[in-house]
Amino acid sequence: MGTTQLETVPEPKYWHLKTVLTEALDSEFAVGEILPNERELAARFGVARATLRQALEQLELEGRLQRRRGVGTTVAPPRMGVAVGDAGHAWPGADTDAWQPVDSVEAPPPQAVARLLGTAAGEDVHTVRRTRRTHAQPVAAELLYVPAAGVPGLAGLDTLPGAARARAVLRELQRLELEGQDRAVELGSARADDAKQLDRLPGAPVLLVTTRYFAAGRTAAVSVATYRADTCRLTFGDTGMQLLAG
Amino acid sequence: MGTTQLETVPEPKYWHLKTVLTEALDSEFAVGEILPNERELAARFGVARATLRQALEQLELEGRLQRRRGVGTTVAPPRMGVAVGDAGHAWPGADTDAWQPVDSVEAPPPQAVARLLGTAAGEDVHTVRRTRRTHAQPVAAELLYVPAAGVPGLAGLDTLPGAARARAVLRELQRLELEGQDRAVELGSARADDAKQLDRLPGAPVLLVTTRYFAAGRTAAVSVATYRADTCRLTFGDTGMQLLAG
DNA sequence: CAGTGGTCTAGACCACGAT
DNA sequence: TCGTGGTCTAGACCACTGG
Repeated sequence: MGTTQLETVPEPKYWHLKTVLTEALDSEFAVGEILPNERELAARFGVARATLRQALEQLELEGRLQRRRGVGTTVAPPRMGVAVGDAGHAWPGADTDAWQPVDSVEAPPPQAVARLLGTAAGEDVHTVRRTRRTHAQPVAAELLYVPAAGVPGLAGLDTLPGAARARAVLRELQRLELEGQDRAVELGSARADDAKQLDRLPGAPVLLVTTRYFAAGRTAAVSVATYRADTCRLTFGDTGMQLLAG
Repeated sequence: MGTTQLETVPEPKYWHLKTVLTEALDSEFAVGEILPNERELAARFGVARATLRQALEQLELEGRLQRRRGVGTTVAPPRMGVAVGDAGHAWPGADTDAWQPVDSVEAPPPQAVARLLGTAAGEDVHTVRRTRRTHAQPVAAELLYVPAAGVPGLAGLDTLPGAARARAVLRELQRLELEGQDRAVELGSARADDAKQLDRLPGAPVLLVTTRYFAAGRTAAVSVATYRADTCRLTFGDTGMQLLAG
């Protein structure tokens, strides 16, 4: 009867919509171009706005679209490759890296971090906040936790302004000999403070990179970096690989 | 007047809901326990079901919940640490790794992969499908692309059954001397076929790990592995780190 | 101010798993 | 067959951005 897929399960509308939109993006739209608004698109495809939004959400998750309240939906450029292991076994704060210290406080870390550091619950550690920008866009927000015990010469910094304190902590860190590090990457959603720094709404999908730095036979620091999942592709590599560059 | 947060923006309901549920999960529920169903929960919190679902979605994204149609919503165990760079510069298919070959075909790869391999568009490459399980759960599905030019002795395999072909390709690969590799990690959504292997719905959030293998001065193979983002934490490391183990 | 995306509602029906 | 989560609708109002 010429039918090919009759008995098969009905594909959800939003899924089919996503496919159609993907093809349209590939062929008919240029990077940065503004799509018609959601109500218009929904009407055009004959679906409810919520259904259309489900498709747009996925496309944004995949880095194909960028939506901004009050502005509109634009076609996103290909994801940026962001080197995560770039200097290979280097302390954070090296001259080569793209991080910028914001401020620093002394406070007890989250429970999970304390466990990694091996510090007692409630024990204060130096907490440095940094942000990372690439191509003038914020790509990551980081909290770097450094137990006071691991870095001498960090007492009496309380009087320094935040950014200066942050730089001081990083400077002290780099005095130690780095013995090794390891990393983990997982999916998360942006906390309110990180979201603000990343120029996204709270709850936006992010890639959480947790790094442990080893020195003097112990965990000298732990970093939790929050990367925008929509715009970033994290690269690890022996060589300076540029996956999908262009 | 004793008010602390009066002028601030009203927090979205689903966000507040997520916070409340997170605390409840931490204190009142055990791993594997079944939550009340969505209609019940929505009623209990006095919100529409869609709003409740928005909160549940985020919690599932963060790996705190697991939802299965026809069954219910359960409290998820902590994410599994899955070693991604574990054997450090080893070909895929080494005895130590947890991958299991499924089948193999000879076909043109996606455009993006062809670009990485440096093959002409439309040119056939060996495509090996593998899956990875940890603790009896499927955690990843992989497509490994190997240009015929890079691995001699792979002609005339067409008659072999799929799994045998897959093993043959892997065996040939390991004959070459591996000169290096690099990786990229990004967020994606599961294609229909991967979703089936991962026991998830299409569109489920996944971590896409793209690996290039270098040998004989060229890219000898490219692997695109699709990890379940809800249950996996990808680990990279010098040491056999077990972030947040337990 | 007008127009955008973000949130929320109160329903309905469907696909799936267990019984 | 029943109960679950998954999809979908047709509205409403809100928060933000820009002119």
